[in-house]
Parts: sequence; C-alpha cells; structure tokens
Amino acid sequence: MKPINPSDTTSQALAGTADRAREDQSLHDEILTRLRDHIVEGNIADGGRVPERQLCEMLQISRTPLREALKVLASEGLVELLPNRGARVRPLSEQDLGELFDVMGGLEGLAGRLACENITDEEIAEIERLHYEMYGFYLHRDMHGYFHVNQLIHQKIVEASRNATLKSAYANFAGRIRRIRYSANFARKRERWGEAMREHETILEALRRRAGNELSDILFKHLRNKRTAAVEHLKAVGMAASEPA
Amino acid sequence: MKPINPSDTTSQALAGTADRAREDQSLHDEILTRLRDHIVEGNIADGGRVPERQLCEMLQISRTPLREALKVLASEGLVELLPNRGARVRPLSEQDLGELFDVMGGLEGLAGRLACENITDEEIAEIERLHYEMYGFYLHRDMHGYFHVNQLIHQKIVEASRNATLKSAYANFAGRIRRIRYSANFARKRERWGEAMREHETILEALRRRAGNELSDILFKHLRNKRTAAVEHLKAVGMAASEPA
DNA sequence: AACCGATAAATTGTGTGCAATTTCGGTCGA
DNA sequence: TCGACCGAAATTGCACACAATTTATCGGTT
Repeated sequence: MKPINPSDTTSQALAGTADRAREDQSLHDEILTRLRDHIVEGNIADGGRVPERQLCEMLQISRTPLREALKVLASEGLVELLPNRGARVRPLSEQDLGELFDVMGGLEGLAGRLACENITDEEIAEIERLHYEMYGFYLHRDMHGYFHVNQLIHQKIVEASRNATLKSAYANFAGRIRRIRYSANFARKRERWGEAMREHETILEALRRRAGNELSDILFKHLRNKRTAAVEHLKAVGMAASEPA
Repeated sequence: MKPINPSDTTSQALAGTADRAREDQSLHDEILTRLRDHIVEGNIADGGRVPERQLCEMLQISRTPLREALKVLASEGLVELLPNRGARVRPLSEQDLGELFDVMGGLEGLAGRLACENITDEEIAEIERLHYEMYGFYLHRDMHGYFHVNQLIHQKIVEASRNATLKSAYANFAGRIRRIRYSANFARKRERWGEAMREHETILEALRRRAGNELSDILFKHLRNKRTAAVEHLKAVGMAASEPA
C-alpha cells in the first residue's frame, strides 16, 4: 500500500544493523526513523514520560509497531524502558556525555587509522577542499557553516575507512550526542575555536602522510578536547531535567 | 506468573542499552537474552530461516514479545529482517568478519587508552596475575584455558576504562564475533600462538607504564593479527552457508 | 518433459482486547 | 494538618484475530 521509497529512509542514523539489511526493509523503519528523529531533535524533554497512546495518534499507527520501535530505541540507548511504567527519554548525565565523547573519540581514531590504509588521493583532495572551506567559515566567524563542514569532514574520514560496521556504530553514537547538541547551543565555545582549527590542520597533515597511528591519537585528543568543552557547557547551561527522580 | 530473577539475566551481552537501564526491567529481557544466546551459540545456521511460530513454542511465549526481541536483535546486527519474509540469521561474510575485528580493535585500543588513565595498581596486579596464569596455560598447551583467561584479561582492561558505554558496545560486538568462534574451532592457530603471547607481554608492559597511546596502538595491532588469523581460518574451513542466495 | 500461471496454504504485519500492574484521588485516622 | 490506606482510572504487557503478502502446489500449455 505505502511502499515508502527505501532510499528515502537511508538517513545516516541507523542502529547496529548493517546497511545491507535495511535496503529492502522499510515499511516500519519509517516509524523507527521518525521516532528517533523526534527524540533526537529534543521534542520530548529529558526523562519525560512518553505515553504510548499519545505517540500512536501522533504517528497514526497502532501500539504494536510503536512498541517494537521503542524496544529498538531502548537498545540503541535513546530511551529507557521501565517495567510496567513505560518509556522515558534517557537522560544524559554529565558522565554519560563524557563517556559518549570518549567512545566517539575512539571510533574516530579508528576511522582515521583505517582511512590511512584505504583513502584515495581524490578523497584526500576532497577533504582538503572541505578543510579550506571550513577555514573560510572560521575567518568569517560563521559558526553554523563551520560546524556543518566540520561534520562533513569527520563523515568523510569515516567513509574513507571502508568499514560499514564502523560507520553504523559511529552513526548510532553520533545520534545520541546530537540530542544534546540541539538543546545545548554551543555558546561560548569561541575561545576553543582557534584551537580546534589548529587541530584540524594537524589532522589533515597526518592524513596526507597517511600516518595511521598519529592520526588516531590526534583524533582521539581532538574529541577529548571537544568533550571537556561540551561537558563544561552542559554543566554551566542546562542541567535542567537531568535527574528524573 | 513467572517473575524470573532479575539478577539472572545480568549476563554480559547487552545491546547499546546502558547497564543502569536494565537493572529493573527484566521480564522480557529474559527472552531477548535467550534468543540471543540461542543464535550466538549457533543453533540456527547461517542465513537460516527462523519461523516465528517455531520459536514461539520453543520459548513458550506469544508472537508479540518474540517479534519485539527480533527487532532488537536486528538492530544489534545479529539477524536480518526481510520485509514480509521474516528473520534470517545474518550471515557473516569474510568482509563482515574483518570489519568486526577492526572495530573490536578500535574499541580495545580505546579501552586500553582510557584504562591507562584510570586503572589502579590493584587492577594491574590482577591483570598480571591473569597474565602469568595464561602463560601457564600456554606452556601446557592448554588452549581452552588459554582462551578463557585471555578473554578475562581483555575484559578487565575494558572494565578499567571506567566507561559503561564502551563496555556495552564492546559486549555487543564481542557477541557478534563469538557466533563465529563457536562454529570455527580455531584450529591451526597454534603457529600464531607464540606471537600472540609475546604481544600480550608488550600489552602488559605498556599498561604498567600507563602509556595510553602505545597501548592503544598495540591493542589494535594485536586484534589486527587476530583478524588475519580468523579470516584465513574462515576462508579455509567453513564458507558453508555464507551466501544465502 | 519442462515451463508458466492460478489457486491454496502458510507466514508475516498490524490492530484490538483482556489481564496485571501502576498511579491517582479520596477518605479515614492520628 | 499530615500521613496512610483503599478504590478507581489509566497504562502497560501479552495473547489473539484478521488482512496482506509471500511461498508452495497443482493443472495446463507449448
């Protein structure tokens, strides 16, 4: 009836499931993606109760497929499923956020290491292009553009790793963090901006030399710095609704 | 009716869900764990069709909770869900296996790096103890004991990282690989045995010095070597039922 | 004899209903 | 006035039922 174009649901945020698996299946992945986006975009408030009924009429479906989707989101770590008490948006504590960033650092480091083994000259050239574009945004103090291209670069590195499993895991964790990104509008991050820009130069340099070990270290430390900035920001700004009790 | 002791289900193999989340919920995590083990232990054969009905009577439950569990296992990457055609055990291609090992390498490297920041002297002493125990098994050519202690050591490093998120992800991927381990009875791996033992000595040495960067590299390369061994083994022994078509 | 189409059986996807547990409101007692 | 206990409403967990799609079987045709 509603065979929803499979390529439409080919967004970046997928679970642990591999790319191959979801090419064909898409009938209810639709609602999974919608629910995930709905939560990631912060429409439900940390720790907020999520009555099934309400979501059912919002998504125009029955409870059965919704519950299946909730179970999956729980396994992805986005929501908590309390027995007989329904689903809550999993509140990200300060510690959770720190852990998440470290894992992202490990995955990006791995991506960089593998990329050095597999990346083509063309891909490096493309990343260089993006790098300079990002530098332009930096000079013009265009934060929005900067962050966009920034994500693109990291994405390119992950793709250059030629590892679909890694790509999946990366997308999963990135999604969890993105939820914070939405509420926390990276405010006075400006002081770290120059530092980040310099780090990106060393990243590009190591990538050019295809120095896997170095790049791995650099990327991890890069995200470690992002982590401190983000955690401090969260501590300062929004600890709102961090504890459900 | 059957309130199944919660602490019983506290096995190591959990999804992306955090530890905290599953302490209380356990009524149907039971069936999730059972299904996962059933598949991981290789009782269903690669790419084999998994009729819901059959599993229902096997687990003594209705289709609804079973399907929920299947969705979760799909998101973990253990099974494939084909639209209107049910669930199949996801066949691990040679490439999948290689990717999986590399991701494990990245995660272990990360674990080692973080462990160097957080590990206590007591924990190092414990790992040293295990190391020598393992060495004993090596000398006695006791492969079973060796592998057991080996896994224990890697587990300890992961725990020393003090990162529950990492621990979850690690458990997830380890589970996927374990499925192969069961069918592929690491046969003529003996030639690599000595090499692996030497690598473990450098691991311990780097851990003692708390040299994060080094340990990270060593652990990745350690798993890279494991990877080549495993892939070659798979290529030689069992490509049975690797392609569903 | 092999291939193709049509019907029948089986299997999956989804909606609904009922039992069980939780949560809320109110009343009683101190 | 505050706390606890009890009952009702709401919500969740599971089983079942029906619609839709796929798979298998059978008959016909080239």
